[in-house]
Amino acid sequence: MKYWLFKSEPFKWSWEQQKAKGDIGEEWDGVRNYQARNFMRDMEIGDLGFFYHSNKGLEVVGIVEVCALAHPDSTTDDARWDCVDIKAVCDMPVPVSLKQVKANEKLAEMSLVTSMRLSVQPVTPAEWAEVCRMGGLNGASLKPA
DNA sequence: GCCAACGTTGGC
DNA sequence: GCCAACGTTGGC
Repeated sequence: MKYWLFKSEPFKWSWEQQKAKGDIGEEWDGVRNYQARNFMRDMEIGDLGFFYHSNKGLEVVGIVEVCALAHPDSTTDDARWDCVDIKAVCDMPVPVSLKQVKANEKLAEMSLVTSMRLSVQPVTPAEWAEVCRMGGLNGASLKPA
């Protein structure tokens, strides 16, 4: 089981829209970056991720789960681009802002801080636990702390 | 809306 | 295979 972070501009694809898809989930399409694509190819069913709103909001707003392995991105004919499907698991009880992440020494090495532009990022177990804690969530049980 | 960072493209 | 030009991302 691995942890990830998915970034989306809320006016393009928001957490509300993601949640509305329920357990069917939705393709995480539109990624045109090799690093981000490679991370998606590494993902397994059941991997968990943070759902982060970039541009507007700038905060982790929810938890998602990978529900389909990497497959061709339906929004392009270009065979280079694959994507996974993700489904919403639960809200972050208290959204965790980029500001808070940057202010936390334990998260200084987090990709969200060091690789700001990467749209799909790996998250370490320690980072997962810490961000969940900040958001009022138990990172292991995914129940409010 | 600005601009810095950075990935991609294409000419050589 | 280098590197300049260009486009995009995303925080501010």
